[in-house]
Amino acid sequence: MSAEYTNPLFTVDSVLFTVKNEQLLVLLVKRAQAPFIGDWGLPGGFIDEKIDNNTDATARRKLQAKTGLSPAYLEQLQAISGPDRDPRGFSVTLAYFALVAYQDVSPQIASVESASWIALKDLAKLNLAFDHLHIIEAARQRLQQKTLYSMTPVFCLPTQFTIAQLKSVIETIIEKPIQRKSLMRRIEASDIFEISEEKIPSGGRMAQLYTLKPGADLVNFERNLSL
Amino acid sequence: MSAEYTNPLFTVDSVLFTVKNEQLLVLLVKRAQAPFIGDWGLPGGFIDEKIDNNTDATARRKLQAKTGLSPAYLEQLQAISGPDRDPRGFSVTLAYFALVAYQDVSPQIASVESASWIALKDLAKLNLAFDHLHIIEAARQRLQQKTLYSMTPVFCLPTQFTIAQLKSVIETIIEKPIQRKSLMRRIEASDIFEISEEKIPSGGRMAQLYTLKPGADLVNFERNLSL
DNA sequence: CCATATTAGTGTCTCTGTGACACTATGTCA
DNA sequence: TGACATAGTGTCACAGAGACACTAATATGG
Repeated sequence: MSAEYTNPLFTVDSVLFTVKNEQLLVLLVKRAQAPFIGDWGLPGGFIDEKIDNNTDATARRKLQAKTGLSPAYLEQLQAISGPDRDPRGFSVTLAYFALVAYQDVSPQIASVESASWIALKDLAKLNLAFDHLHIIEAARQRLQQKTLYSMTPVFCLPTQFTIAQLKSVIETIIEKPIQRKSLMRRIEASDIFEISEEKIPSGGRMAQLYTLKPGADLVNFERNLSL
Repeated sequence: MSAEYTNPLFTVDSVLFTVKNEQLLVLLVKRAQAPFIGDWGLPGGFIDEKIDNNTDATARRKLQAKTGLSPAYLEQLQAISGPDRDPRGFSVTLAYFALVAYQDVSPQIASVESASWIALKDLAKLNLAFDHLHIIEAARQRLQQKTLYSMTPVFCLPTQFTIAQLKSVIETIIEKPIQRKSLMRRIEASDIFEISEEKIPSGGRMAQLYTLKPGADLVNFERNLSL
């Protein structure tokens, strides 16, 4: 084997989800550069070796540029590669999947023309760059799976939240109603939540606010919620 | 932003596992080129854009070169990146995790000096190139997790196998005994196995041989085996 | 001030699948 | 033929999800 090799074009793209009004939203940006100028695409770009210590940092930096802050949750999804997915040549995209609370980033998003929350059900109407539609679908499936066996969806909520809010977010993600009781059992069993001092009005009895325990890691439950 | 960007060194490496004599083994190769000449490392290398249609093909090609065949199971594990992991500069490695039956590849391995099966418990004694030890550990954890909720370990067995063999492989991977009964229930429920014509002697009653149904996909169970 | 509606939270039964383990079945070997 | 070994089954206990009725607390309207 020779020392020569072809190094593919390498980019990092993120699928940033949030939930708002029982709708799963994804952050898209209007592309200002070729290829696919004018189309919607995932926020992302090239590694900046001077700034980024690794690809996670690249994903965070690119998301921060669009939303004003680092996402509450970020994990690697998948690398997608091929000779034809980018007209400039063989390319590899490392896709990330991330979550934020809508409230945390909405002002920044609203102030920027180039970025926008799009409901997942409206994606079909848009022209998406590259295979980004496919990547979003893969991210959504991963999010759904994780929701069945973990509390990942809390990262779509502000630091203080009620059980009803969490239930609603979960139901939006898996597109199925769940039992309030099952959720409470899991909250209890996971031991990663704290009962806040406050309660907030809800139309009926006051709702207890919860927060994530500082430094607590997500737990995986041994059983899935049923789909 | 300028059109300039730094494109990192990009490689594909695979963690190929098998199980033999109640031991989890990983395929390592002795590095013939810099960096880390003479150390053990994961089989892998650069994409060949003329041959490889994507990174999966790169992983398969590199594994075939060492084992003589494409692995029975292959999935993306994780990309690892950083400025210091490769002395040549900022690099990204896309790690794959793969499984084969020991019998299927052992003749080829035995005939090659540069590749060898190493028991996981013996890894600490070796000098491993790059952060390959860390990657192997991540792959092992993924394999363990998957074993708790799927039949992934069948890919460490030849096409025909007994329940006792599958049980042994699973126990080796998760390092805990499981109930024969639980395994049989899962085999039944998954509906991806076929009862073969044959039985083989086992020291006692003859053991039924099973095969994977052709074209059957792995199923994920809703509950984990308990660790 | 009380009745009613509304949402929060609990009690408890059913259901399903794992863990445990004894029991039956069928092979080998002395 | 009987002891032993491994294959495979029957069945009970246990844990956690689903279902759903019940209690608790707050708002609103007469």
